[in-house]
Amino acid sequence: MKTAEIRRRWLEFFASKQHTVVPSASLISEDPSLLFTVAGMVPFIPYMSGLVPAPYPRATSVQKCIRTLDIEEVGKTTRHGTFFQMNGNFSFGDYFKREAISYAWEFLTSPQAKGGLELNPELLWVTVYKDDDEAIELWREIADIPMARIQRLGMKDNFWSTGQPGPAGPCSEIYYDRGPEYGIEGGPEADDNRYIEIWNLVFMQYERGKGLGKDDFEILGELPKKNIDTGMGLERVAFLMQGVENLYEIDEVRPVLDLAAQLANKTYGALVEDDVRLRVVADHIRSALMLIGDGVSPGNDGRGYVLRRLLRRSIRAMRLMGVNEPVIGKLITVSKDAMKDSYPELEADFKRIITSAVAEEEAFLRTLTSGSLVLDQAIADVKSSKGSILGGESAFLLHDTYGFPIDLTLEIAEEAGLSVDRDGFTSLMTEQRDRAKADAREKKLGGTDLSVYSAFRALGTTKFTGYEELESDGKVLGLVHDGQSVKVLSHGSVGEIILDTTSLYAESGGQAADAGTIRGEGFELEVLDVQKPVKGLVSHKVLVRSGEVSVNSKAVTAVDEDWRLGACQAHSATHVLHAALRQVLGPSALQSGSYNKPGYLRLDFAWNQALSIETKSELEEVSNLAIRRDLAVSSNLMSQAEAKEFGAVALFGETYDELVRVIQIGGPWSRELCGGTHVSRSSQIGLLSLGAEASVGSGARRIEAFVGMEAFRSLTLERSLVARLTDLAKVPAAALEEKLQQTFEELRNVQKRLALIEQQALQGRIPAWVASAKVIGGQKVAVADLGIVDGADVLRTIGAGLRAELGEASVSIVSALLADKPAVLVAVGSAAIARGVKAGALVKLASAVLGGGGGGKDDMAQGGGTDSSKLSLAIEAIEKALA
RNA sequence: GGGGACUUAGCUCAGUUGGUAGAGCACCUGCUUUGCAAGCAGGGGGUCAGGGGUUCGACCCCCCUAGUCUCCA
Repeated sequence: MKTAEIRRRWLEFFASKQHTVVPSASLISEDPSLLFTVAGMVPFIPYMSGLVPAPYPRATSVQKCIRTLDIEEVGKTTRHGTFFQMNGNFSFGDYFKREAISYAWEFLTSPQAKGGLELNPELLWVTVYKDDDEAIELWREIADIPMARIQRLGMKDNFWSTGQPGPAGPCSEIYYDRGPEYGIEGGPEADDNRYIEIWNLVFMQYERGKGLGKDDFEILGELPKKNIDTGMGLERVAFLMQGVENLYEIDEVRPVLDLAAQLANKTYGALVEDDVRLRVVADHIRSALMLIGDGVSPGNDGRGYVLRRLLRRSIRAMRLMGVNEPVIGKLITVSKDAMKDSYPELEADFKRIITSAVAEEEAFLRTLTSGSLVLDQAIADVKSSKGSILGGESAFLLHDTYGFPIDLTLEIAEEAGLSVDRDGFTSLMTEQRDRAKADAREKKLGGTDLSVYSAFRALGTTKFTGYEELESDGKVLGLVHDGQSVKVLSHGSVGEIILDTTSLYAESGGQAADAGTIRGEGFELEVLDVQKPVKGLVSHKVLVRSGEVSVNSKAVTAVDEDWRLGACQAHSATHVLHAALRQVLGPSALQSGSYNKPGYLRLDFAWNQALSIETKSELEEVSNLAIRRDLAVSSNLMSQAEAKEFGAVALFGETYDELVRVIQIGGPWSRELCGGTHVSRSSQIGLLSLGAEASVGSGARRIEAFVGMEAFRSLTLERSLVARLTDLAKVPAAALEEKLQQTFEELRNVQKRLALIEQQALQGRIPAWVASAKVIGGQKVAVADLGIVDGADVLRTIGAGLRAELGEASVSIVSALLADKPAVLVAVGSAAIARGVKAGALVKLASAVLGGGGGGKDDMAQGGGTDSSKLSLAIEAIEKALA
């Protein structure tokens, strides 16, 4: 049975049991502390914890997941995959243990003709938590499983909790027996390779207290509303049902493995090492495909780095099998074809996906090329010093700084007859890891504790009224001072206030927080910042201007009207500019982030080269035309699916609720998902003028713009600048550029000529200096004082000129003033050098007198100091030394 | 978020006790050659990423900023 078919049956089965079918959430987790969605229940956590009321009593999903913790194990075992799909059914205070067990059993064992999987019940085993007699009873009653195939396991295996206070409960896991050829008898307890876990049922029935880790805590009592959370590994069931050995050989993965084998000219199954490499490629390529599909691009931190590693590890594995040509394009195409049944959006978006993946491969091939040069040099160095071991530092440097993978280093060094100090490498690696971890720990401790906000959030969400009105009545739900919940904030103090209703916009979606005030009986607060520390809860940072505010008081939030108008202008202008970018550059110029506040906006977008002046003008023209056309701006709430069909642009890396707000400017002219505040007609934006444009990393650029009056001011500023320049240059504005160019060129020519003339003038004085040369200690000594010069190289040419005239038995002393500092240069002929006269030593003597230092070579040296009045004393010191 | 490396002529890169910025390719001029490929001679081209500091003096040492590459979390 195909994987997509198992998936389809799953959703249909639970839909028939009144479950709401929820589409898979993005791999990009909503929780900023999690890089990815790592389990099927992640999108349902708020409903499980009771923070948010569940919109449906029961739900089912097939969730895309990424886990990279065991990335090194991929390919070596049957079960480690970085991407997998988790089938789940969930109950939020609705059904419990009996139904969960009953549904699971029915789905697994009922005939395929009736929509089940028709697994042989004789091969199914279950484990339960050791004290959960209820579960055992139910398994006996519903499934009639003999006690011999039910095992009791402890806290570690069969008790679920998050590791923190909150819901917890026992689990029951279902295993499939692959048969004696895969391991020993004795059930899952004895051998988890022969007995494969396929489904975990979690019965959330307790409230757990504080305590450390997963098995040392206190149970506080029963939950008022009990939940069911289950997870069935789709890949595991698929490989069992498809009669293959592991998840790399299922229909959604195998084609990639086969193509990789073909490209490398290898036979799968022939050599263990190559098999591992082939599986790595098959797994990583699929994960990369799904990640890029969800909007991740390769980068050097966070999610982007994980994606980069997946792609680079694939390329490295291919290299180790002897393939040096680009392969990613072919592999990812095959992977897409294998996955598109379940994820049709991959096909629609494939051009973007393959472009991104192939670009990363090209970048890595460049890295490998430059790394090879460094490695070759390191190997040559070891060999020339008759060594046989490449040091751990070299291997680490290659890996850390040049991105050259360690196993390629190992292989190339081996080919060159060298071994590599692996222990040295590993310990440097550990050091770097510890450094990063220590830092992360410090950040976590220093970071804010969100529990105080979570407590308020449990009471409900903050109602935002700011789309409709600027002033709203509310009630003070809580006050926070120094991270602690307090009852009162007094005059002059700064703290946070949480209300049931607010008209003040919290910073989000790139829009800055509103400015305004909060007033009530006997107090007035100035709003400094507005944030959403946890989803759904707005916290206002305020300064108490007068009086004191206490919990439960009534309060009126008031947005500063001018500020809000500016914010609306800037935010709508951001949409206009985004639309203009995509119109001028093409639809791939997608916004990747933005920031806007009254008068100013900044937009990051996907593009890989600088914008020309012409392009920028075109952008301004398209934007300002749209503003001038007075387009209507509207906002509509709709489901994500509707919005998508509607063609609204969603931003990658953002997560949205199921109900989304779509902002349109001029109907289809611009359609974006957005929670911000906007003007009602485009003409209210007034004017948009572009500012700086720059790179913010590979494939990403940032453009700034001014909006409304600020745009006008930025333009007048430029106009007055041009006016002043034309005034200075005495030409009309149109001729300014040419005039400047001309002037610069003339200036350069004149400077050159001047230098030449000065030098000639000085050179003309050489005969006089030569004539006045004295003979001291057997060599001719000439002294030349150049006066004020503007570069040290003049001294050099004169010194060299004098020496040429005086012959080899000579010492030439040149002095000058560089600005106000005395400088002295000594040039010595070769015959004098032979007699032991050293320019460096003479200069040191002189410059010591001048209060400085100096040095150089035997034939020419220069130095200087700070006291120009001692210049003649310094020269005398040299003459004395020569005598 | 924390590290490492890099940034020098149009391009690819050299440049150590801090003391005269170079090579190859490309470009320009002349010569040579039936032509092509090239050869010979000469020449132009540099705020040494930007800013600050130390120093008599900084491509070089120190600090800051930016860009590029890279590893780790």
